[in-house]
Amino acid sequence: MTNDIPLPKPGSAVRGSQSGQPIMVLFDLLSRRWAMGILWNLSDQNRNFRDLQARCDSASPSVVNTRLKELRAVGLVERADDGYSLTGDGRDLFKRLEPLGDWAQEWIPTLAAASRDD
Amino acid sequence: MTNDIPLPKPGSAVRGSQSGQPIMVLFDLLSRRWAMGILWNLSDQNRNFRDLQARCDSASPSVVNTRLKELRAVGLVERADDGYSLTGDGRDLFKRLEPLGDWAQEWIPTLAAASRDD
DNA sequence: TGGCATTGCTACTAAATTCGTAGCAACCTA
DNA sequence: TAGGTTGCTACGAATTTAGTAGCAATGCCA
Repeated sequence: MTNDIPLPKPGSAVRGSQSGQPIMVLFDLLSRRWAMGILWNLSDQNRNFRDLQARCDSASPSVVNTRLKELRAVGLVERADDGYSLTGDGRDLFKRLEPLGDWAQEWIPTLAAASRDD
Repeated sequence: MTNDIPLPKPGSAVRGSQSGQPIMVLFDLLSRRWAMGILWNLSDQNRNFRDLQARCDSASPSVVNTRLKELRAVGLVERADDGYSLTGDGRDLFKRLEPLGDWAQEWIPTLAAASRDD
């Protein structure tokens, strides 16, 4: 075996789920800053670095770049002539992420209402 | 002012999506360390603090506690006689998260295979 | 009543990640 | 050839996480 790292952990360090449960490995990857935001923003069209950065709340270029490297390393994102794009797997994953968008739209209002009476 | 924070941001600081897009607010909250792992582990049954901690790769108690406070603050988790449990909203969110589990199970193997030939 | 184990959580330092900003090399484009 | 754009590296400061120790409260049992 040439490679037996705890999978994701592209950037190594602090993180790295030991449980071995696939979902935890995925959570580990997706919970890195802007990982989901990048996938989300690439879902409707390819985007170049600066565009992506702007759409991710002007995240610092180092984070965007690191995340792009990781997402490419695990085959969810790839380079395209016009910037970056989701791979087949990336689109597949996005489909499972998409429902969160609808839910968030219903949830945020209730959250806002609730936090008004603390 | 009693409360005008950019919603989630329960612990404030570094994070806090400005875009205002609900999905980004949700991603912001969920991408905090172990947030999704906690929701996931509470989905099948209530669990006490130490059990939860153990299931989250023995995450440090400070992180687990901080996350629990945040998740309770936004009404996704609540205390129960036998530990912590998901609220109605929490279960609702979990339903949208669940598909990721199936996807992860199919994806991890391909990831492992791909990383063998670096 | 006196251990003793379990549980929830606080404290604190070190390590890692993220932020924010500056800036450069490679490409257009006029 | 003088901008303007784009992709990305550098780097110090600010935050978050990790790891570990430990304490107060509660439950159980002899």
